[in-house]
Amino acid sequence: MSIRLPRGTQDILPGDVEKWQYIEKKAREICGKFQYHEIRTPIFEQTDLFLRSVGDTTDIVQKEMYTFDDRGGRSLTLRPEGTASTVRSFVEHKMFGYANQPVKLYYMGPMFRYERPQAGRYRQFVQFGVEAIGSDDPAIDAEVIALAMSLYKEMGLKKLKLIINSLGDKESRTAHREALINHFQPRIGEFCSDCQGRLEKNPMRILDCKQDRDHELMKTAPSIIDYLNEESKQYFIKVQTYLTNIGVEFEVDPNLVRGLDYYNHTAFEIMSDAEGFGAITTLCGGGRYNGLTEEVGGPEAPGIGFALSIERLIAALDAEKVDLPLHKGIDCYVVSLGEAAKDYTVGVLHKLRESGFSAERDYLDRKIKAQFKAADRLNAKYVAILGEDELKANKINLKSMDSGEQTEMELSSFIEQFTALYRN
RNA sequence: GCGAUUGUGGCGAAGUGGUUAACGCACCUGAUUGUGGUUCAGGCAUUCGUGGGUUCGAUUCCCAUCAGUCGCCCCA
Repeated sequence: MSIRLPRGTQDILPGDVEKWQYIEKKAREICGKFQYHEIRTPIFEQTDLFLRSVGDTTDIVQKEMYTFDDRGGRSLTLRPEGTASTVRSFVEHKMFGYANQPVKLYYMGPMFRYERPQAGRYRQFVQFGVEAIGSDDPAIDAEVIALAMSLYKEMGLKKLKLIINSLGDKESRTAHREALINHFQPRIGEFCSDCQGRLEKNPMRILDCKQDRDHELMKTAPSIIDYLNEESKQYFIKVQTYLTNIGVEFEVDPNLVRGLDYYNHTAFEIMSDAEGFGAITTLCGGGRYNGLTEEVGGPEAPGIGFALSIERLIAALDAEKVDLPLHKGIDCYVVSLGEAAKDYTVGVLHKLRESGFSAERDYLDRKIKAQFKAADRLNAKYVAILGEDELKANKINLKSMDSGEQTEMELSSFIEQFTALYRN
């Protein structure tokens, strides 16, 4: 059999790629308004970067990374996410010294995770992400969240749910973690094997286990909210206040946990409520990561960001049946009959294009009927027809495909006449 | 990583242990020797994901493998 694309990857073909281009353009526009600037980092990094930032106990690091040795024996990893690289670059290029703080960056590009593919889950997928590094003002948390919501809204999505939580600072987290372990430890045997494994590794995750959700200990489990120290609590309240001020609706879910180690304080997810979405409800995830720059070897610089998958955004658009305003159709299709006319129209076609119009012609020597069919399929606004008769008379016929009306024009001034007509 | 399910032309989709593998859409040709979106007629799979086995014979049965989908896990 012939070679097929690697598992969990996809080719994005003409017809679909326009959606991608539209989304990418919109994302850039919104970043412009919010004043985030693009950063492009390598697709692979030293493996250590992810071990230190994402966390070596996380699933991503333990079983999902594409890690390999290059010919020089260096351990490299295809990036599984974008924050680590961005923060690395921030530190490496000493952006903490930039005049404008916080440094506000965005990226868009492929990420790689070795996972079992499913709808909305790929081994290579494209993330658009935003990072604001250098401020721990809760207003920037609200800004980052608002940016994500703006993008979705601008796209035309309506069935969205924003969920936020606070993971607290280190002190709060440690206290909560201990409380959780103490709470579940005595009766952990009654929980599923996954939860038993989570107890030491990441007890917070037990809280969103679907299997054990009805266990009585779940209802009585200590909530992170109760373990936030005063500072964390005030911070979280501020974030909520700002979100409310700018009119972003949200829901607080004390069980929201994130899978990467570097998160603290604000954590959020945006989900789709649209039907037919199955297991992939999360469109976007993010949160605050104070302390990450130090982890990567830089000075203190608190940050917050999010990442969203374009694949899932498109899936959500499909689920809500949103029609993107993609301009389809071409301005003019050039039909020719006979060799002499064809020779001439090759030039006409090119002049149309040089004058700024999208234009196409037939290259298979098809009959006039077939050429019109092609014009129709391409959604041509106009068809220019040049046959032997017209050529002899120095004329060319222009037909409007909407009205069916046909007008005869001077061949020598066709482009000018077409332009004038088109502008009307 | 575990479990379930599916795999037939460009797409959607029937079907059977045995001479030519339905049908629909799309496409091509013609009716209409120079005008599209309608209609009618005709054409279009040496072949049923791949490899192996059972059999006189397999697209149909068995095994393996690959891939898609769904659930778990996890995440974007």
